[in-house]
Amino acid sequence: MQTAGVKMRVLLIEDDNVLGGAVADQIRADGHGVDRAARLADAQDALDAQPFDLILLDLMLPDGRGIPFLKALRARGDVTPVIILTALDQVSDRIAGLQAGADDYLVKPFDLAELSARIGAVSRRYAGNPNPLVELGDIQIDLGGRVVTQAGRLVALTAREWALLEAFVSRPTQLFTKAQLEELLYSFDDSVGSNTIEVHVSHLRKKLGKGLIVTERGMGYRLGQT
Amino acid sequence: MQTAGVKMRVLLIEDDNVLGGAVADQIRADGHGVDRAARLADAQDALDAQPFDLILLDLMLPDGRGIPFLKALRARGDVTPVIILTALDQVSDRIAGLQAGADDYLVKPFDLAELSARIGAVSRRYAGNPNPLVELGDIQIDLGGRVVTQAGRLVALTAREWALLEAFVSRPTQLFTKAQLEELLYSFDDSVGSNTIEVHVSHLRKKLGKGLIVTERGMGYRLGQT
DNA sequence: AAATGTCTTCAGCTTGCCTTCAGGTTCACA
DNA sequence: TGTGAACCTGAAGGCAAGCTGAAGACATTT
Repeated sequence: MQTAGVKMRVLLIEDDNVLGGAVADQIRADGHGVDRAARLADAQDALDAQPFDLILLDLMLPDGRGIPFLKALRARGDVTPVIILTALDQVSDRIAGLQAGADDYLVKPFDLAELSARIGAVSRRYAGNPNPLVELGDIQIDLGGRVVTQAGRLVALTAREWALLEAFVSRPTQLFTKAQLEELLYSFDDSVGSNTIEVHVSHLRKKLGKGLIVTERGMGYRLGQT
Repeated sequence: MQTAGVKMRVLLIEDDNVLGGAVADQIRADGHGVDRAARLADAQDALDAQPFDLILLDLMLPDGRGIPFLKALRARGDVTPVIILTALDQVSDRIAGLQAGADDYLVKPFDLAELSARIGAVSRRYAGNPNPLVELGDIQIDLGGRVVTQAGRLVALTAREWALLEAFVSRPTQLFTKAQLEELLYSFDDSVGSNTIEVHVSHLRKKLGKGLIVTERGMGYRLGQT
């Protein structure tokens, strides 16, 4: 059924030469391009040098574990799809990976055909999603790069403010209750009292204009129309 | 990083009552809504009746296997994310599922925490996809996002108005007595006098048109046809 | 250790939604 | 067609929800 079949640039982060070679061959056979990195430092260099469409990340590497790497990647605002490769067949590790922002995982030893299927799924899923740059009136928001400019001037946002703005912008019409926003800012179990959300909304409005976020009394907030 | 928490409507297609119940409970505990179907025919009915944000599909069902069902779904252009549940721990089956258009799979027996993580991943991944809309004449209602538009124009509803509209729309044929509606707006024991419901219905009609809600004298209200 | 900057809490103020009430209108049935 | 009951709807006060300035807690940097 599915047409699929977009050529992608894949970054393979894997230190085992035998496995890595086999995987790289398979990906090339599927018609994609591959770069290999054996260490996280190399991987970082590769990512700095050029963007990739997919990252295959081994969790056990000589210079550090993969999950912090992934977390840092996501914290930087990078949304490149990541598939984790792991020998750890433990539920908790896989969950940690997914929660750190991975899109999928494969437990070693995995079948090469399965790898192809997974890559194909990611390719289909992300087909036609270029780098998002949102404009709202005179405000420009680069979701990938985490940059906000207003009338050409760069506006500095704090972490919380950014998280809020990102939520609103990525679902431009949706209404968010305060509870939803709290859940979003505070990775669960950090129960937060008081009116934090209100305060951050207030700050955002101060920086980017009153109209940016509309409050609907008794329900929540939503992105303003412009 | 982000643990986004958007409430989703999940369709669980699973004929095992024990497993199904546990899964449904877990999903509800995560703050999502669940509908269950034990057979593919029921599942089809549910899908025809209302859109879902995620489908959990057991591959072994009394009235047919899941993969053809999934293929048919995709052939119809439905892009609702699907996670396959399967007892078949065979690579070929998982690949077949992914190639039929599934987004992920879980092999039974699976950990409920892992289920949550997977659902969370899907929720995150698809954040930004528009929610399915209910249409009534020229009115569009996004139940998940709490958005109402009429002829493309966004209509602002207050909390009470939205609660009413939501009730009517989610049960399009049912007749609601005023007592039922009061109970629905005022989490019990907040006994309310007077004609509050009438007033809010009036406001709704003013905003969205006379025909939206039909009153059946002496009985209650119901959603208008169209 | 001081400085800087962010996040949270608190408190007083502002705002607008909800309810109530009252008078008008419609409907069912005689 | 007349009558009563049910329903509609405009207006207004009260009160809870939301806004925002300020200050303390905490982490990070110089």
